[in-house]
Amino acid sequence: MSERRTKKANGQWALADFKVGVDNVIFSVDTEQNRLLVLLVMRDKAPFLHYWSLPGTLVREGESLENAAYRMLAEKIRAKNLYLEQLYTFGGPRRDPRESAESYGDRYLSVSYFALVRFAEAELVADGVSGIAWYPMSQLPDLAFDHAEILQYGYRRLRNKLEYSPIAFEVLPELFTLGDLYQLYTTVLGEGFADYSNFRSRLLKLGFLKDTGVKVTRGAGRPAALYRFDAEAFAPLKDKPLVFV
Amino acid sequence: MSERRTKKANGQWALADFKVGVDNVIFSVDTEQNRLLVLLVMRDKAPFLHYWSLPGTLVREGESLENAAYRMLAEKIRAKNLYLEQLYTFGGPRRDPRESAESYGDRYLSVSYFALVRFAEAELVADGVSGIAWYPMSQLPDLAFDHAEILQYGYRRLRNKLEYSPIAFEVLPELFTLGDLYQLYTTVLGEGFADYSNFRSRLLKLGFLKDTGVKVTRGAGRPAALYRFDAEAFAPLKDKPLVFV
DNA sequence: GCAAAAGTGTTCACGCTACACCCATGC
DNA sequence: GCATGGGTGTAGCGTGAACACTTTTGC
Repeated sequence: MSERRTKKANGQWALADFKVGVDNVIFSVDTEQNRLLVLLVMRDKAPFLHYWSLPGTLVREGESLENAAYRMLAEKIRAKNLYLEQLYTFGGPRRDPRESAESYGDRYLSVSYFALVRFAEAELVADGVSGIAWYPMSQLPDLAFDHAEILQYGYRRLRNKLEYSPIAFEVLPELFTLGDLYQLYTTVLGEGFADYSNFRSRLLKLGFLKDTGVKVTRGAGRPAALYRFDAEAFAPLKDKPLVFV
Repeated sequence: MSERRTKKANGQWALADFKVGVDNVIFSVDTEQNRLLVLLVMRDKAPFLHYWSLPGTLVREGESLENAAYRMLAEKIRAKNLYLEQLYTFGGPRRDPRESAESYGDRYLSVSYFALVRFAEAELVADGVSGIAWYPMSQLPDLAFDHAEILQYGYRRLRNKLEYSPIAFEVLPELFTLGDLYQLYTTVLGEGFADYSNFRSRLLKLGFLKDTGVKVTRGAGRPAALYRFDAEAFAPLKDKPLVFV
């Protein structure tokens, strides 16, 4: 692992100059088809021309990292509800081919963010030029840069957070059945946890799911009650160790 | 929250130019005195001259973020054992006074790292010029920049990780008594969990603490057995959901 | 002997798992 | 009626909390 380093004439080490990019891992869930989705955009310039990539942008003068992430989101989707948190910072040299190995020009550092949006409420902004699409996690294309790694990191975070945070309600529609909720957990986490009936009683006992009284029937079977996540009732449980499993 | 932004002549937004710093939150535990310690260094240049700060450095050409963190660690302490992970990236504008508000020169972004070292094995490198010291978390001085915030973030991470990761053994000496381990948990987490006897049996049942047979007596009381963390025995439990509590 | 710390064991209550069973709808 | 999914209940096992008790040392 020998890295070339330059020392300036005055004996100081040369500092790297950076451009900072923000790359967003934006998840959503299609409740109808029970698929976990990521938002990808088609690149319309080099490098990685015509590759799919995570939607990202470079940070502008006077702009905070988080604001850059929000700006990018607003450019791609018009969503009412939105959850955003910082994921990880990828900053090794040579992760972007624009850093020519010879010249030691600017390095490109990526601060990744993790976002959740509601599928039904998220309207993709077709800017005409480049492609933009929800991709199911089960059928991902090759991604530009190190975006595959970033995406895997985000996916891990999603699975972890599902177990102890109420982030499920950021991707579910406003009103949902307990079946929807259970499906979401199984599609993201796999089958390795409590059965529906136990899952159901655990969640209800926690007390932050409010039955709206409305019933909805989908195909065969008994109609299901629609629930709503009650943020006030959840508040006291914040940062208590919860288990949704 | 109105941020000034400049648009270049060609209609493109001006991108911010960054220097990237790495700031380390380095924890250790003094088992004798039962104190949680952070490593701080005294700044010897402006801005924040003579303020204590987290040890940090700017990333050099061709250097990865993680390597910058390791380099900085090596400059300050000579430690055998060492745990390091990325913490969070702080990058708002105006977090560093060197970014003059007028000129839109370089911005300073901080990628923070979280490190654990063993107190007894960590020899501080006195570089003579600036101060360097272990500070107990209970008596922190004012810190430079936004380092107080970074430190709090690291402290939260430490407490979280203690509950479900074997990081305690990164700060404890190689050989320790179950009393030492219990003390560590209480000094970091407070008193709100299982009593010694339950803690003890839970940890032993997990099976990765090996009794060395050696007894050690400290003051009054029955001599305690010295244990060692057995990494091989722990390996299968990796990424299983564990509770040390 | 007595205090202090290490180490063991027992009891009890609660929570999770697994499963059986009832309910309401479409066809 | 029967299949399908929603919803309720219960018996049993495991585990963690509380606490009593024993062991081995210093003084």
